Amino acid sequence: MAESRTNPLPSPEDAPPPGPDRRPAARRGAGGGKKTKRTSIRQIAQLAGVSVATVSMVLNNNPKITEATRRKVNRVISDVGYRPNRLAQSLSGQYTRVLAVLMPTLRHAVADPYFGELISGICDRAAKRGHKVMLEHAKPEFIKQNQHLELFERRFVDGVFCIGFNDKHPFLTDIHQRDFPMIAVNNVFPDWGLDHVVCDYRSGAEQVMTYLRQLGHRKIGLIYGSLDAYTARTIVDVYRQRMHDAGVEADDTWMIDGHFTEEHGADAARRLLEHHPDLTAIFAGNDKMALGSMHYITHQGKAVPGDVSIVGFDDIPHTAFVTPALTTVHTPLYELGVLAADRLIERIRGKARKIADVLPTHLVLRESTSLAARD
Amino acid sequence: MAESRTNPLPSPEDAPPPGPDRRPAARRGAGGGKKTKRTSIRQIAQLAGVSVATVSMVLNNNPKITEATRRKVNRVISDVGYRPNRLAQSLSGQYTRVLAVLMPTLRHAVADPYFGELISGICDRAAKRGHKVMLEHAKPEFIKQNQHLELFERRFVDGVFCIGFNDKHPFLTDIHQRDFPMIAVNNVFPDWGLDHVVCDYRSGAEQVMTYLRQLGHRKIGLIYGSLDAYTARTIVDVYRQRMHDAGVEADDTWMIDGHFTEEHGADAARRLLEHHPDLTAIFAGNDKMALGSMHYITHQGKAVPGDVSIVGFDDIPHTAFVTPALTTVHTPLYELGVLAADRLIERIRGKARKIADVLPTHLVLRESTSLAARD
DNA sequence: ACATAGAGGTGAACTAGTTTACCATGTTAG
DNA sequence: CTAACATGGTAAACTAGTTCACCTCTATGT
Repeated sequence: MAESRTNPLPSPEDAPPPGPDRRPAARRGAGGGKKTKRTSIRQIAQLAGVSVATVSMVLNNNPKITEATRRKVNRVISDVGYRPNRLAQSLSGQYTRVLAVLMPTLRHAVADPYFGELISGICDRAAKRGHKVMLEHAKPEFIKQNQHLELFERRFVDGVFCIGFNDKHPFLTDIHQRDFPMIAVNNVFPDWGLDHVVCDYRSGAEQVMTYLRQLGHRKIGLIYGSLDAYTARTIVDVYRQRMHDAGVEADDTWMIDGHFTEEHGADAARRLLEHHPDLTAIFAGNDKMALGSMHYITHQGKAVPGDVSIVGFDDIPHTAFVTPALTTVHTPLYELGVLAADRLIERIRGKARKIADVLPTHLVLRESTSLAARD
Repeated sequence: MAESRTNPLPSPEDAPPPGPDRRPAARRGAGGGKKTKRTSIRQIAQLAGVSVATVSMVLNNNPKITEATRRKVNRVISDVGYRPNRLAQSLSGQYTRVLAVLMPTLRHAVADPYFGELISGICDRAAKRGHKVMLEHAKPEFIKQNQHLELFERRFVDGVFCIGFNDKHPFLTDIHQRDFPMIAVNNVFPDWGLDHVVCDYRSGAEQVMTYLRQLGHRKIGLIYGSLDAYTARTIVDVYRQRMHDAGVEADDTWMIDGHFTEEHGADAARRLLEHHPDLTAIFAGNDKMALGSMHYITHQGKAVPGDVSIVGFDDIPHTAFVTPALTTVHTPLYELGVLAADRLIERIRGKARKIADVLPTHLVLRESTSLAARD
């Protein structure tokens, strides 16, 4: 492909073919033929015998227009089936009514129920409030070409949701510094002061640790997701504190990074049990890692929860249908998406207050936890 | 909210507040203040000492422009950090370079790995080819208000991907009849003649049935997803044919609708075993139903695959991490999304040939299947 | 030497809306 | 009875690009 261009402006396929311009003959745009012309506001004005401005005001429910005129114009509009061109509306107006969901490059990210639930909530609420939602993967080249800024500068969108990012993604501050509407969903960036909505990870983690202690567990391993994300660190903090309270100083051999995936979760479980064969419980920072570790442990011939109890985090839909069903912390991801959409739209409308909302979480008891066999 | 309006045209929030127009004071649009004005092509033209037309041609890599002029203009463009307004480009141009993914209203649909994989592939390839992707849920009111047609008529998008629909969704023909670019992804509509790309369900089902027969299974139950979808019917066809070949006339007690969900899959397994306690294998039309039935069966105290073998369909990511890991048919959903994006973009560019591509599937052997205990 | 073709660039018209400044009326207050 | 004001509507300017018809050179062919 023609990737050898240096001018970063037009998208890869904007370049016309070499030689004289030979776009499709059926060109209907500027100056071209008048055959397949769409109906425009000027036609409606003419047919209704009013000015273009009047039609526009009818379209926008401007109270300046009399009921009689309004009816007359609406008559014509529905007769010819006219629909205002959204591009023109956005061009002259202040808003595009399009929002973007920006997410990391993790291949198949949308396929992850975690992201999926968030996006579901975002889309549903945005649609209800008359907004469209675009999906963007923040691949390295996407950032390098400043496409995250172009989203605003070229007027693609009015605002962005950021999901799945952490402290290793400083480009988020580019957007924030330019004061473009942005909201971090289920991530917190205390150093950068980004607006955010988030689930209560602290409380969720506290509930897990309290519950495991109640079941008599003292030797609890932790599989965390990442130390670059504030929410993930929160879980580590709570874990370490509670282990300390229980008289166990949890060093690095008790806490292993599982990178949020099943594969690494399984591997983390292996390493955990290598160091601590007498472990009676594992707390994983998300469900996928919990499922991965459960898979490893049962394949080692150990019983869950008979030998090792396992607790996850997130409560993604299918955790109820594995065997044993997973005990986990329910995070209201769909509702969080809904809330994020509401907040971002408010922000775009100019309400400038700082956004930092927290949604409660709760422990869901299922089959993967039981009393500690012994201490 | 102001839901009492009868004019269906503007979206719910387009109505200005009652009383005289009082939009935000910082209005920067038409006729308003000139303070925060974005740089436009006219400024660039003036700074570079050329005409607006020339700048436009530089932007579009039109070969009519000399290298010298091109450099001069690009100089100015990068000096002032100019980015062409995409709305204006799309308005006067022929394309918006935006595509929509239309999917059914199933709450949390994006959270389903099946849809997620397809969307992942679509987004990645579309982005690579310079297109943006929007998500749309085809809720009943969405269709009733003809928003699926507005997508084109109001120039939101150049084309749509349809995923997860079936014969009960006749509105798809609205789009097709108007000749708007559309492609059905992993669904086939022989009666309506829609363009489509699809995985090879027939071959996948054949492989499953052959394999189960090789293991000695004769009493095989089927949990299908829906009889309204052609691909799902294909599985039923193959199943019935192969059962017939094996000497079993599979009536309705052998085939139960599992509605593509874990819950109904579990229930279907229950009913299947009620009618046929000596069943040795279950073939499910997707992985979620397979997982649901596996959950039910193990909770009944039966062993998988010891007592009952289970086979799924789709190979969604986490099927490898349940216990026992699921034997299933791999459908290349991500790759199908990629292909769909390529085909839809070609179609938009005017290549009018009929699209009906099939991607191969293959059986993935894991732990949920074994030799039939007895016949 | 002169017509012609082509290259490179330009002004104006076009895409389709929104908003403002202004202009007739009609109504009310003094 | 007239000045002041409110109402309803309009023309034109504005959003920011693309493209076409045309113009001016220069190079070439005869």
